Amino acid sequence: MTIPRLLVVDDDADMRQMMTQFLRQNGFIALPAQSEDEILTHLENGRIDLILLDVMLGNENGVEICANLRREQDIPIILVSALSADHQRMAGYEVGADDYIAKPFNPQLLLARVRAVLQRAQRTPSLAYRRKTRTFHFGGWTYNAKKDEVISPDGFQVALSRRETALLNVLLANPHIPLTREEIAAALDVTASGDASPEATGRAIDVLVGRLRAKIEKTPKDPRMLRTERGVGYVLSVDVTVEDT
Amino acid sequence: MTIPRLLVVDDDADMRQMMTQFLRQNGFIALPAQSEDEILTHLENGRIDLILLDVMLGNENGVEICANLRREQDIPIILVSALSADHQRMAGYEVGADDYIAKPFNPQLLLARVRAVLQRAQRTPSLAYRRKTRTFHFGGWTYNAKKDEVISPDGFQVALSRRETALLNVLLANPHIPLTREEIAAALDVTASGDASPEATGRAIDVLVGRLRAKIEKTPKDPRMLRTERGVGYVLSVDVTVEDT
DNA sequence: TGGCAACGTAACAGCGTGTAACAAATTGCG
DNA sequence: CGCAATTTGTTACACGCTGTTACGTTGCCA
Repeated sequence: MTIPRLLVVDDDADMRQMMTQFLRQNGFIALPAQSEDEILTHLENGRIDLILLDVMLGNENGVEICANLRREQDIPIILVSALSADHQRMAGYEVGADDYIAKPFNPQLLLARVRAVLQRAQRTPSLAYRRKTRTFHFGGWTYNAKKDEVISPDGFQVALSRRETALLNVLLANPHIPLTREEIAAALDVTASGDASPEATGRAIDVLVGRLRAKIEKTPKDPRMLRTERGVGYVLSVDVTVEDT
Repeated sequence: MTIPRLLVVDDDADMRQMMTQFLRQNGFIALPAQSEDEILTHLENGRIDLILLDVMLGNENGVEICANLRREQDIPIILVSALSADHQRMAGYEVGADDYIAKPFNPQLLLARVRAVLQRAQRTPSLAYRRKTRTFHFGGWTYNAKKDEVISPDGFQVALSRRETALLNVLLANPHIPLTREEIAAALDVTASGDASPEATGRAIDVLVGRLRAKIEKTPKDPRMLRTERGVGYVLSVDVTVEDT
């Protein structure tokens, strides 16, 4: 994944500078902002992965801004506040903040929260099937079953081989159900010759899974969709929606 | 608890004397020190519950000393400094100080901070479950059940293995209740195949507990949360709160 | 205090998985 | 049909997790 782009929103210039500087030192891209307008401008001008939003913004109210943003888009938000009272915290969660951190905070804790929220945000996406176009949409990807090709979130196109396509179809037919290597192999060979010997010698399925992961997972090393069920087999762990439109 | 033993570290003799005297008048045992060597000597010679550490120690650097100490032991530290700038405070927290106080300080404020830190350090950690984020917070740690990972108070992240996660879940389901090795093993194998032989030969649970302790206890040698009940088994001794938010 | 049982844990071995590198099979195209 | 490019399967090695063993330490009781 590319470097996460964070938006640091605070009306106190010192705080803003300190936070952006600290986040940059730790490998993030941090952009400063101090009002709701500036937030919206940034959102229009480029990708933002996470917003760090101060609750007290002069005459504006961070909680309200948070609620507004949530109504529009689904960008993760961490609320930052000098008030650690519990009711404040609850109000934060209620408007849909992903986390809450009190000032003054431990910088390492901030980092941990930021990383946790970012990771949570990119986890298990849902799967949608559009009857109209006969396409699957999952994890930001679009899969055209007719043309055996896949289009990534940023529009990049990947061609799947025959075998990879077949595997993907088997998995798409059984979301959330762990399939053993034998089951997968059997399903794949339905089209092929009669019966495969029940004891497949090799690790063909493992390698095939690896190759499919390399193509459709953002982080193949830490797969979010095509997961391993140790001692069992593999699962496609996405939620399914069918758009009948 | 016995009388808390505090170590007052400052290179200015007046300051040192004033602080120790004041703390003694208020019921503490206060020991003076003025260098890193002296600190180490004191730590070897007897129990120290809290260190009040001046940031400016002539040619030594309090922040560095703090970081060093933290790497070795888990004694609470309050940094004292003439500089109140926020980034100083952040630097302090970054190296693991428990609190930060600026000179000149209100003596009553110092007392309050000292008491707060001491209490925080010795109190039985509590356990909270936040439905919203599906996370456990216990003993300063945050445990994300979904992702099998744990975030420590200072933001360090630890991944738990499958087995460790299972153990932690079993324990979290039975706080304050001592569980025998057999009970734990049984609970762990619910997911696994039919029945384990009732007499497990080995010490698998002991080793597993040890490994989990190494990850979630600040002082694995002297566990505060995952305790041994000699002759019985193990207990998770934390208080539970559920935030239903 | 000595002796013994319970406990902690380092070291090791077995297993399942990921994957790079190679070999075999298949496909596409002149 | 022949040949190159691509796809597919096989093998070998590395790595992380788990349970076992062995030995040192701790705590209890006579």
